[in-house]
Amino acid sequence: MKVKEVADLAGISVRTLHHYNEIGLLIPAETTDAGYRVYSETNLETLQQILFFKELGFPLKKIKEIIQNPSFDRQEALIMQHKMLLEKKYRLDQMIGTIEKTIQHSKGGIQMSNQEKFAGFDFSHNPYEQEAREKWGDKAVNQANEKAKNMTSFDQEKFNDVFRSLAAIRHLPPESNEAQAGIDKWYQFLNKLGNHYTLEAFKGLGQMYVEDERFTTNIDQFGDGLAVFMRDAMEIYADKNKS
Amino acid sequence: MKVKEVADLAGISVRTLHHYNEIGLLIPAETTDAGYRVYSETNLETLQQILFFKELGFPLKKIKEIIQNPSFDRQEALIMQHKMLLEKKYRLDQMIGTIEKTIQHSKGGIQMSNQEKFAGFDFSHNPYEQEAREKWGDKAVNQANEKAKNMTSFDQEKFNDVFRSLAAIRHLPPESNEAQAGIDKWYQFLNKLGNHYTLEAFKGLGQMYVEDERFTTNIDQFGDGLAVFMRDAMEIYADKNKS
DNA sequence: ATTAAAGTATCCCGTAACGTGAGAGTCAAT
DNA sequence: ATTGACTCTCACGTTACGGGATACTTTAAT
Repeated sequence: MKVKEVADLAGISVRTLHHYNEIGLLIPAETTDAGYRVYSETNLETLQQILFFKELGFPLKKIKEIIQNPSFDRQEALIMQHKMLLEKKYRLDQMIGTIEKTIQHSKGGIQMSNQEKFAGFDFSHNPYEQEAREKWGDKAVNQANEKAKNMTSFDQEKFNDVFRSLAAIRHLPPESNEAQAGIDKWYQFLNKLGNHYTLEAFKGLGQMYVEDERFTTNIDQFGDGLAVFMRDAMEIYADKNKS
Repeated sequence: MKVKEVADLAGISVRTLHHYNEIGLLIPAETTDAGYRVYSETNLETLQQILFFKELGFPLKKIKEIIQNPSFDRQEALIMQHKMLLEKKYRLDQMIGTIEKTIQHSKGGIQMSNQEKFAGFDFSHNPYEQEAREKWGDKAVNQANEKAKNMTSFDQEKFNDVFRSLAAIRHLPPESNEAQAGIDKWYQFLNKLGNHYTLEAFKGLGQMYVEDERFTTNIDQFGDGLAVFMRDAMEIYADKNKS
């Protein structure tokens, strides 16, 4: 399917699809020789997910993090979205009630408190927001933090060692033997901590080091550009050891 | 009530209220000696209106035009908003249906067409949107256009005359006798056309000449800055003749 | 085989509705 | 008299596209 077809189907503009392509949120499965974007069925499903999250008020950056996270569970997401949509419907019902009351009120029928006048607007007390935050929001970061907390001082030492030695070689090409050996240490270390990363997940983790600024800033404290270096080396590591 | 109180009540940020103040959308009834904003009950009702329109996707600029138009009918607005909110609820229900189907689908339960996958998203076919557009959207401009269409060629001539003579004196102070005489001709002309503007509405019309770019560009074709000059002169004219 | 119309591409500047400090003054309560 | 919660005004930053310019492709109709 070509852009306009998809745009019309989903009720969005062509420009929007261009934009999603630009920021790497939804990349068409194919492009013709002339450079035309061609979208697959899978693309459509992803787009559906994106639009659901958007309807629920998630910023595109966060949507990207969520759906591109290797551990993203579509089923889980759908159920959560279902709950949140119901919540939104509830708020909408409240607003409809509010406006009906207001109509009565302005006819002189009834009295309204100030709080009643704004029932349904207060977005901040969505009970599922917190749950959603726990599920996706800062999931990876929180996991990392918890792991860090539970590290023994011995592990902490080791952790810092690994990072420092990686920082020291961060200007070598990521496919070099030294780099790969350093990344191997990192992979072993993580798995010893009880994470049991698959190679695919390990690769995805590397991407997050760069795409999620909370990781990036933490990592780059060991040396400028370390996050990028690690991502590249981790990708090569994963691809190499797969075969 | 002070800003934070209002912000908390309505579920918006203090910055948002500052912003609405800046763009002249919601101006606090009072300000203390220290410059603190103080909001009245009337302010709260206006804010409620603003938030309703916002929820329905109206841009702030248009909201301002609507609620500050002298002919704005709050009752009418409330009823229309009620309809539109119901429409929105209907779309939301569709989306909830969509997501429930998707959950079934991804479990392998049922088949879904591409159109089904996006049911509820297509925003552009809201049946009330057109109605709303007619009611508020381009109301004033449309009225002006229709009036212009129905003008006889004699009237057209006269119309151009008035504007040209106003353009000629647009660099004089708006309170000058010449300016006021010109504006008087304009007021007489409009009322002869069958509009029967009150002085208050006439004043509001002048404001729209500047605030609504569709007017501004048309008017300024007769001479740069004419719209601003007319607004100022019309305000003075209205205030003067009221007493 | 042409040619007009419709679709698509990239580039790039513009906009709307705030977010987010910075720096400073204000107010009620301890 | 001081702290902590509020408030003010700049002023720059951001998000999610909108919209025009310009050029190439594809499709439908002559």
